[in-house]
This record gives sequence, C-alpha cells and structure tokens, in this order.
Amino acid sequence: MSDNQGAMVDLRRGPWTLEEDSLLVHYIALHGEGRWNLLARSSGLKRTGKSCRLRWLNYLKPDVKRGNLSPEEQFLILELHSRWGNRWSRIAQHLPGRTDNEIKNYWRTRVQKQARQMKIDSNSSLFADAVRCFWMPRLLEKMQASSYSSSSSTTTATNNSNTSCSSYSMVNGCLPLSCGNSNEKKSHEVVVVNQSGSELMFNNSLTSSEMMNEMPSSNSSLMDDDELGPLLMENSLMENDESWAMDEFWHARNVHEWGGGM
DNA sequence: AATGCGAGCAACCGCGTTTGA
DNA sequence: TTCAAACGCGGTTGCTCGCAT
Repeated sequence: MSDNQGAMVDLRRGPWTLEEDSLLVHYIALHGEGRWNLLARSSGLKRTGKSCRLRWLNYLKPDVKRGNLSPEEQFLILELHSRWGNRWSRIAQHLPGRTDNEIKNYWRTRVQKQARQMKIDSNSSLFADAVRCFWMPRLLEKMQASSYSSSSSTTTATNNSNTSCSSYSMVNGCLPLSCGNSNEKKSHEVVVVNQSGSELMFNNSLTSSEMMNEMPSSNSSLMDDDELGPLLMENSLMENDESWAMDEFWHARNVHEWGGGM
C-alpha cells in the first residue's frame, strides 16, 4: 500500500490548473526535483506525489520538447522499439526532450493504428518487417529531404560531403523504396549524427531481392547502445504524414509470399 | 445546429524495484 | 537484514477536440 495516499483527504485528480502548475514550478525552483511525496505535502498542492512527478516530467520540466515528432525521432523510435520492445523509458533516453509517455502515445496512436489498418498484429514479425522495409525508408527519405533543404546552412546530420541519396539504405536488410539518385549506387549506409557529434552508421548492402529472400527478424541492430543518441538534425520537416506506401507493402507481400494471409 | 464518433494526449493505476532507516 | 516508503515504468483510462453526418 505504498503510495496510495488517495485514502486520505480530498486529493485532486484530473487535469492540472494553471495555479497548480505554477505552484509546482515554484516549489521545484526552490527545492529541486525529487522527494515527490514530501513535495506534494509541502507545496500546498492537493495532489499525490506521483501526480506531481508525472506533471513535472511530462509537461512542466523546461527541457520537455513539445510538438510533432520529427522524422528522425520517429525513425529512432521505430528502430529502438524493434530492439527493445515497449521499453518506453529506455527509448526516451535517446530522444532528448521527449518523454516515455509521449513515445508510448505515439506508438499506440500512430504505429498501432497502421497495424490495425493493415489488419496485422502490431507485435507480429510481419508488421515489424513492414515497418523496417516500408516505413523507415520513408522516414529516411524525409530526413534526407530535410537535410538537403537545409544543407548549406546549419544541418548537422547526414550531409557529409560524400553523403548522397544513394548512400542511404535500410537497417537489417531493407532498402529504401526509392532513393533519388539513380546514377550511382555506392555503399548502402545511413549516417546520422548523434549529440556528441559521432556518426551512427546503419549499413547494409543487400539488394532488394536479397532483402525479400531474407526478410529481417525484428531483432539485432548495427547500433551499439553507446552510439545511440539524440539525432541532431535541425530544420526537420514534420508533417503528420504517416503514409508509408501501403500499396507497395502489399504488393511486395503478395509477390514474395512472405507472411500469412490476412 | 446538434449529435456521434474517433484520434490524440494527459493523467491515473498497479506493480516491481530501489532506497534508506 | 528487513521492511516500509518512495520512486519509476508500462498499461490503461478518460477527457477534449475536430470532423463527419
């Protein structure tokens, strides 16, 4: 019966008011974070310590980033979720300013929605494959487009002098569906830059047919934990365009007969 | 204009883990 | 070492808002 102070007097629930937010922010400014139950008792807030903690971490904390997730962030979420599953907090550690709650909500509202629309179990390997082979390449294209659009100025990612469209490919055997430059095809790798400035390399050089013959399992990654970090692409474009080539996915699925029937 | 419905998100709950007395 | 309190995580709920009818 640890933190169930709800047994006690009139604790407030539901949405926070401006006054409550202000109280919480003031208290933390004076006393710092932590000791949430003490905070709840001492601050004058009629909330549980848990509620205060959640409100602070998910909403009031100054470095909480709000707004749509960039393609880079979405890409990271998909990649990390494929490795770690629903370890939201762990995933959130690699997306600065994003909370586990936000990432969890993203997964449930966007990713699982896609799975529902495709009538695939979002936990199935089939869906994981679809994500890797059709969604993630789309995000890469977006990332790339945004880095190009801002290439000459402040971009901090992917645009090494030798990084052209053709240098991109997918993780775990999945190639992008289309990749701009058709005149050449170099090594297939995705380079993104983490916060410390080091490059993260997603490397693979399978052909599309090889890919289809060897659909990836949704584990393993070429990234090490240490290498994972916030993607620093600025100027990222973000529209809520989750269109990720359903037609192409179904076509590929039918042609290659991978996966069960609907 | 009113109503219904679904998507998105903030907040709550239960439980396992950590901390410290 | 033990145990209660606090913390943190992941799942779930429920509210709000926008859109369709």
